[in-house]
Amino acid sequence: MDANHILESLNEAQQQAIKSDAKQSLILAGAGSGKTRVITHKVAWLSSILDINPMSIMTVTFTNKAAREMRGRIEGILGEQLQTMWCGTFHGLFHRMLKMHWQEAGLIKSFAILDGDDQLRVIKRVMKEMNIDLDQWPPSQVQWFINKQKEEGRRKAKISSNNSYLEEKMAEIYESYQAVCEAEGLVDFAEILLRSYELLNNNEGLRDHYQRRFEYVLVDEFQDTNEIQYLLLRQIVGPDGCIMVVGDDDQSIYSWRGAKSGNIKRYTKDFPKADVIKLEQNYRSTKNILSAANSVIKNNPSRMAKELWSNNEEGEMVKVYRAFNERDEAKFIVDIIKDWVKEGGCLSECAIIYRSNAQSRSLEDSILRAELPYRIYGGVRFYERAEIKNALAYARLAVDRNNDAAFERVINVPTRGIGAKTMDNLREAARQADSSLWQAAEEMAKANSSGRAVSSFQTFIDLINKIATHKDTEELGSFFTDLIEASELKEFHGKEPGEKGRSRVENLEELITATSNYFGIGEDDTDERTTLELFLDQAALDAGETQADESEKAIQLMTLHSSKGLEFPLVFIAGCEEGLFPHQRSMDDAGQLAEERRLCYVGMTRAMQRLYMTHAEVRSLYGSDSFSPVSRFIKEIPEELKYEIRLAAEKEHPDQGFKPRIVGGTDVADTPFALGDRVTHNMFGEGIILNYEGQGDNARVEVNFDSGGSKWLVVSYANLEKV
DNA sequence: ACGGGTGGCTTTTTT
DNA sequence: AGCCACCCGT
Repeated sequence: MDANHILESLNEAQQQAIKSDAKQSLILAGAGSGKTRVITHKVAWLSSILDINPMSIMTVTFTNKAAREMRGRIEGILGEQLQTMWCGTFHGLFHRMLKMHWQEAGLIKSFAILDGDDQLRVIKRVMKEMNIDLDQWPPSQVQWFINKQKEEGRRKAKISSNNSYLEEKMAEIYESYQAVCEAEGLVDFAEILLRSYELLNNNEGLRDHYQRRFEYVLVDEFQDTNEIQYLLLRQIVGPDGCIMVVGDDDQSIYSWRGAKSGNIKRYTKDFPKADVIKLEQNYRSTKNILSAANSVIKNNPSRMAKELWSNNEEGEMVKVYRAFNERDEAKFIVDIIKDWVKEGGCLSECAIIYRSNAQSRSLEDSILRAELPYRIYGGVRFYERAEIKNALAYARLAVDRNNDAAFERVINVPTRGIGAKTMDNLREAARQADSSLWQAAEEMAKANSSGRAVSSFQTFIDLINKIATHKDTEELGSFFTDLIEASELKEFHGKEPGEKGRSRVENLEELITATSNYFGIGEDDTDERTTLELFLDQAALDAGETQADESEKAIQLMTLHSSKGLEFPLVFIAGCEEGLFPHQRSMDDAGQLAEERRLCYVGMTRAMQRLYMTHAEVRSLYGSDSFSPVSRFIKEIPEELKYEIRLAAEKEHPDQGFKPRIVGGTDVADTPFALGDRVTHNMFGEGIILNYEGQGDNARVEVNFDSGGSKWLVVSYANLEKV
């Protein structure tokens, strides 16, 4: 492949980024400026022009979805399969490294990965053993603390000496938790990275090896890296290695979970010779949408200078709708979407984006009423579902009887008459014997041959042994069919009440389908894992999608956070009210407020053609009504870039009745009426048009009648007459 | 072991 | 208003 072929579809700045022979570069890439293209084309350049083997290139992303997409696009450009290329998430890549160097890393060969849920269970268990009051020390907070420490690269010993009592206690739990993980071969997500860092840090030979091995490292979404990820990158690259990072400080929305967008500035300090290239041309949105987004984000202090521009058409103004309440807001959105479809648009081109998940309910109600299909991003993903995790725990036990986390999970699922008491005894026995729960259960079953608990343990042991007979098969589908059958999980979950039970059974069936189609591919030829082991590791690192059917034509609902990286022709940002967005809990801290503003910037820049921002005067929240003023972010958009759809009815306060302030003159499309017109109705009498929706035969107007109260009327039925 | 009642909480989420 | 976790009674 020649250079022109790689460069031809790229703009000047993008080409510069790719041709740059600087060892290190920083690409500041605004929303929709083609950053993924820069990475994929850079890989093509390195491989085709500079003759670097793709196996010597590492590309790092944050999500599995992004990693898959990246790999696919690189394969597309290079025209070859790159299954063993180091293209993945931080966790995926470094898990791979730990698997290869488990000994040097001080792990057992079959170490198990704990996801957040598993981790919390272990923490609770540890705390109970330490006799710590779970009410006084919420386990979720402890979990947060532990992960924070690990993400900052701290082992217990490094926690500073002048700690508060709270921190002392937390540190104590951290230490015990870690001891349990070491003993049981458990590795949580943060541990994957910390352990890898320590592995490279303590092992000069290995460090040298990998620094030579990876001739070039490329990092996507660099503004989302946390401390340990940054340190890890520095280890793998070395002081003078080749690395290109791509990021956008304006899209940093994960600082609350440890991401440090400051790593961008830090990078330019650590690599003073780095090329800095800005990608400011946006290919996604209209000029008006971009200007509006720019006018919001420019209110943030200390940004890296960067302003998006576009060659796209001017486009429509940002539309602002002031709704009465959340139901009105939802109805408005659905009506606009119906119009969009009527004009030939597709449902999947429409996205409704909101700040918090609770907002989806009223939107769903409205969409359901309109009988339109929709899809919600987020929520519990496939491999995180309880029934799936139960099935996987059986499989994990089949692979490794000493996996205590899996043992704890399913020893009494389905119910086997093994209660808390019995488990306490078992744990104590295991601790005494310094053995796993499995071994302790075996001992117990062997020693006293009578008693209910004992026979229950024996039943369980026999069950796992039976399941395990096929653990080396490559036919995972039939393995899981047998497993689900033998464990009676379907019967157990099926009797959960209502819809829930049915969907759990469906998910278990879906698991069989998913595993039937699974062909494990080892990382390389030294990979000795069985198909089942590969699958279990993958399931731990990639929880999958929320729903199986991804491609359906449906309205897309999601939070602002999960909208990052996506784009839609028609976007609604709902709930633009002070207290909701920006969120109450972020309003009195300048730093947090700036993050909310970035969130707004991210949301606005998702829109390609049309952007609506809606807010409600009244919203029922936590069971009571709240009245919130319009979001400051809407106010930050200059008048000439926005268009208030409901200029007409301006209420001072909902309790004080209507005080219409008519701006007037706006025509109700394809009808004889305009806002502010006085009209008569043969039943309600005379009134004034406050507001309208739709157009022509579908137009509805809101009329505030002199007789009191206002009504929404369909123009083509109401027989209104101008006064 | 299970189910019903109660009290407390309520931003965002990946790996 | 809902959801979840926990507690207590059966």
